[in-house]
Formats: sequence, structure tokens, C-alpha cells
Amino acid sequence: MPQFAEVALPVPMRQNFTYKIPPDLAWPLEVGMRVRVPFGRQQLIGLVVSTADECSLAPQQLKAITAVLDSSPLLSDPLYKLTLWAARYYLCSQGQMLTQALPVALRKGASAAPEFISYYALTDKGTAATLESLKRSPAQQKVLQQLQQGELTTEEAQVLELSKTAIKALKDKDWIGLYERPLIADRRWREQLELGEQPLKLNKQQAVAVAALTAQAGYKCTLLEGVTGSGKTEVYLSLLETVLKQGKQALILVPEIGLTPQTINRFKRRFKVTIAVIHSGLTDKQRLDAWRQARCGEAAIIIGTRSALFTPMMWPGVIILDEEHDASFKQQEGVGYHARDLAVMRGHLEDIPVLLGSATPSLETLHNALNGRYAHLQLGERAGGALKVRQGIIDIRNLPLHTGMSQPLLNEMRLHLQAGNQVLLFLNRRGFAPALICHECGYLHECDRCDAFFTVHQSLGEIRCHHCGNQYAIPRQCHHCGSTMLQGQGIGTEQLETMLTKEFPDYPVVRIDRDTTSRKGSLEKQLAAIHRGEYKILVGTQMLAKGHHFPDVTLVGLLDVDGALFSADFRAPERFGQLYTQVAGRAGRASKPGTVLLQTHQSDNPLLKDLLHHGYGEFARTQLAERQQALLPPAWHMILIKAEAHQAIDADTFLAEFAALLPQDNEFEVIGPMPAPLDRKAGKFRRQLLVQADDRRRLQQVFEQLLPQAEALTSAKRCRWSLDRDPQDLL
DNA sequence: AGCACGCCGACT
DNA sequence: GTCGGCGTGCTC
Repeated sequence: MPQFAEVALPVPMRQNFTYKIPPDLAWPLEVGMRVRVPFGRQQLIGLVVSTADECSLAPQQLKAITAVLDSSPLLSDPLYKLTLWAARYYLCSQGQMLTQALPVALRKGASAAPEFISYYALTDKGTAATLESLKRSPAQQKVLQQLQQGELTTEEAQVLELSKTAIKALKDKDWIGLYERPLIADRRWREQLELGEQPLKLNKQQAVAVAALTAQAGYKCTLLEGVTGSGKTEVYLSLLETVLKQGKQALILVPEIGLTPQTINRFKRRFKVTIAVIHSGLTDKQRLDAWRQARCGEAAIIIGTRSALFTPMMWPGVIILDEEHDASFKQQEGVGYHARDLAVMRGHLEDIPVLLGSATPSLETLHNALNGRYAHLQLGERAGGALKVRQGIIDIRNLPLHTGMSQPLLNEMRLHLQAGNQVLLFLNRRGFAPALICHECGYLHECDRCDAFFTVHQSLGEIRCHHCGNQYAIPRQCHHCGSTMLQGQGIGTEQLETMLTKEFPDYPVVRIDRDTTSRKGSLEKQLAAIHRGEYKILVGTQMLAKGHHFPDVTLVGLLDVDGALFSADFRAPERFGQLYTQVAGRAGRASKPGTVLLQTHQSDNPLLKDLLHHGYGEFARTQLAERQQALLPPAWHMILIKAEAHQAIDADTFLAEFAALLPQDNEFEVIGPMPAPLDRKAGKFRRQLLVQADDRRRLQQVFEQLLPQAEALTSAKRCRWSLDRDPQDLL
């Protein structure tokens, strides 16, 4: 029995801590078990990463483990290796990464063993009741209807967005009851897979893709590149069927915005198996339940966003990452891991296939597909034979703009509206106006805590800072000269909506952005109303572009292409290409061809031409070549060091000293220290240092060696600093 | 990251 | 007189 244990703790220090193992443990301590240990004046929960008979520290310096929380290791060997690999790669402490990989409830000490699961089911009274009798309460009717098809766990009820009040009402009537049963893993799906809805007939390309995907055993990463409407989901479903029939589980990762009841229902209709859904709306308890269901093999399908990547599986079969280019797969706070990159590594460690799907693959993935590291499958045809959209550029140089809209666009809009169709206008700036300017002295009202202008929100009567949430009533007088001649500068979605309502009084306008959809479920309501045709003009930001299809929209207008395409960030063209392709994919369907119009000051821009004439595939390949030339990812590798301090000089000094620790040769490129693009945020000064390197392994080596030195710098204590490996944006 | 200690300003 | 602001230092 070893005497000492090395424990990884959830603290940002890049080291583990050694504890004495009490001699009277009920069971032997193993790597991967959780332990409770004294740490300073607090008690923390950590994971054992190794045990030993010797220790370099003096015994009186060591404390003893207070409690052992598990009787067996929490994570499977591949999953454990994945988190340790990630800790190294993302240059964080093992403890931070390991605890990130666990549901919050487990971090807090909950038991990992399956317990009870609560579910709703019909009582005798409820079974006898008819849907008819609930005609006057549609919410209750919906609940009853769902329960007539079988019991629902509380978690499922939440996912289906069943009304809580309706459930309560039915419970009070004694039509339904809330029951608990021990979570005994029901794994019958492995012996007898029950299928629901019949699969659609696959077209030739889909069939080829499915054949290629199901032929492989063991690790293999594949990019499935398929345009919007080419039927990627059908390929996923077909692949799933094969995997599930082998008695293996599937992990499906989707972007934050993609995890809607519709998506889940598609899988539910097809497979009559337990599906663990992991999304941000779950309570800690529900997350833990989903985690347990996946680990014990009851859940055949696990579907979730970024953090679901770490869900354990009893019989891992496949990992599918849908919309792999989506930025939400990169964690922005804390350890900035990328779920796509870790998914590939997990597939490797578990020795199972990984499928990355997208209509507009990221350049990183495309790079890997083109150089043969990943297999590459393409779906070209639009299912149902929909027509390609008509595209056009409106050169707005010297054209008068009416609240951001040119006359040609307004004219085209009128035509489409008169034909009874819907029009979608895309403007990536919410609010009324992105700045408040004084007409007399030209003063722009700036946030007092950030280096950013206030956005005017007319309907709220407020000016707001979109970076720190600072808000005030719209001032009556200029803060600089006292003039009352204040006006909004630039155009936001709110102003566009106001103008369109006046300009097209006969056509109802709806605005979709963070301001109009902040209440939960309001986005779904608005989308449903759009589908019912209650609105004819749709105004919105990014939100409107992702994941929703509007069959009656025949015209899409992009109002400010210049802002999106020519941002300082090196990923701006890629992002724009993806966004444009998605938005264009929203327009039209087989019977109604769509039109996409772009307003720009740079109609002859080669990037734009490339994208419009050759499509995203060609555009992305050109971009890839350009990145290569410019020594940018994915050709070169990046680490961004961010520092934040009350005094700008403190951040600068630290970063300069950090830069001095880096090797000076042509395999390294160091840019900065420079002000972070949002120079001052929430009252703090932000600076950054960008390090780029040709060779990933050398970059790793250099940082592992240099970080202890950087931590020891006195200047490091005068600011708050962090690392971002493979940053998504430099802004 | 927490949590303590420690040293300065405005409150009963 | 003390309550509380957050700078600095430590955690096996």
C-alpha cells in the first residue's frame, strides 16, 4: 500500500499537490478517484493522479487525505488520458482540466453511482382521460399527449418545454404523478434496437457516404462536407443505426444554438432508445443524471453542446460533431479548449470513428481533409433538387442610403413582398444606432469603463455599452458641449425595424436579435410566427442565420458586408464566407427560387467575387493558401497571452518580460505587446502578446519550459493574465 | 481560484 | 472608535 498520493486540484496553479494516504482506508486508493483534502484553510475535492512510496517533500509539510469519495475511478482510461493531454496542450493545471471534464455535482462531491430517476406518468384517472376534455388548455393537452406515448423523465419534460404550470395542474387533478424508480440501467436497446420513423431513401451520394463511414472500424476522422439541404442529418441517422445495432453508443455534439427540441425530436422519432440531452438549461442534478445514464450504458445516444464532449460512455461507438466550424465549440472562459479538436483526440484514444459535418468547414478541418489526415466525403446535391440562388452585388458607393438600405434593395424587396413572399434582412448590429454623436461638436459618447461607444436603444430610452453592460438614460444634452442636438450615428437592427415598419406599413416586420429574444423561449415563439407567415419582413443579426430554414423567404439582403468582411481579425473572411453561405441557404426552395443581394462599397473585391462565383468550397481553398502565405493558422500555430491591469503599464511590462523569455529565431513570430482591440474594458486596461510558431511540438516545449519562469516574474503579480491556445479571434 | 492578513477612509 | 475597501501572499 503506497503512502503518498499526488492530487490534482481545481486551482489555476500549474502543479499537483502531494498528500499522505491514511493507513486505515476501507478500499485501496486508485488513480482517478476523487478525494477530499485540506488545502490552506479550505477543503477541496481533487482527483488522484498517482500514488507513490516516496516523496521529495518533508513529511511534516504534508497533510493527509480527509476522505475518499469513490470506490472506483471516475473516468475511463481514455477519458482520463484525454483530460491530461488537454491540460498539457492548453497549458493549464491538470486539476482545472479534470474538474472541467466532470459535471458540477461531482465536483461538489455527489455520488457517481446511479441513484434514482424521477419521471412523470399517467395515473389511472389520467389514462382514462381524453385529449378532447382538455380542449380549453392546450398546454395541459400537450403534456397529456406526450404522456400517452409513455412516461417522461423530468429532464425530458424540460427539454420538450412542457409548461410547468400545466404539469402542476394535471398533478393536482391526479391525472399524472411524479414517480421515482431506481436507476437500474435499462440496456435492452443493445439486444433489440427499436426503430421509429422509417428512414428516408438515401440518394446516391448519401449512400456512398454511409457505406464509407460504416466500413471503418477503429479510429478514423472524416469530414462530411455537405451544402445546406444536402441531407447530412440523414447520413448521421443512417450511421447511428449501424452503430446502435452493434450495441455501441453515439456522442453527438452540436453548436449552442443548434440544440433545439426539433433536433432532438428528429433523433427520438427515429430511434426508440434513451437519449441523454446535455444543455445549458439543465440543473446540476439533471446533468449528473445524464452523465450517469451515459456512463452505465442506458443512454444509447448522448447529444449535447461543447461540454458534453467529456461525457463517459460504457460502449463508445462514434462521435459526431455537427456544424463543426461553429465558434461555440471553443470555450471562451477559463481553459479555452476546442471541443472539435478534443473530439478528434478522444476518438483517437477511444479508437472509434469521428465524423465532422459542415456545409462550410473551418479552414483547420479542411486543411486536414485536403492533406489526407482526415477522410473527405462530399454531398453536393441539394435534396429535393432545389434551385441554386440568384446572387447579386449592389455597389453602394455614392448611392444614397435610406437607413442603411439602397434604393435597388428597397425596390427588389417590394417585388418579393408583392409576390406574397418573405424577405430577410441581415444586419449584424443590434440596437438603434451604434453610437451617439453630438451634431454641434461631433462628440461621440463613450462608455466610461470601456474603450467603446454607447449603443443607442431608442425603445428602451437608454444608451448601453455592449461590452460591459453599462447603461444610462439617453442624455438630453451633449456631455461635452451641452448642446441638445444629439443623434444616433450609424444603423442598428432596431432603427432598421422602425424604418421598415413605416416604409412597408402593409407588411408586418419582426426583429430577431439578442434584445428581442433574451427571454427564454421567445426565439422559438418568434420563429414559429414567422413560419406561420405572420411576418413578412424579417430583420436580424447572426441569430437569424444559424440553423433555421425559412421556406417562404425568397429574398435575403445583407446590409453591411464591409463591416463583416473587412474586420481586422484574420478569421473575418472565413467567418463571412460561412455566414454568407448559411444565409444564402435560407433563401428559397424547389418551387420558389431565392435571391441574395449584398450591399458593399467594394463590389470588385476579389474575396467577394471568389465567394460569389465559386462558392464556399473554392473560396475556402483560396483562403487556406493565403493563410499559409501569411504564416497564419492552420499552417502556423498561435498562443495569445492576455494581460489585464488597472494600470496599463503593469500589463505592458509583464508582456514585454514574457516576450523576452521567448526564443529569437525564425521559427517564432512574436507580435506585441499591443493593446487588446477593446483597449479598456470594465475599467481595466487590456494588453496582449501574440506568439506564432511553425512547429507545434517546439511551441509546446518552449511554453512548458517558460511558464514557470513567467509565473515567477514580479510583474506577473501586478496583473491578471491568461493564455489562449489556438485563439478564435484576436479581438 | 479562495481565503486570510493587513493597512487606509467614512460611518454609528 | 470599527466596518469594509481591495492589494498581497499562500496553499502539499
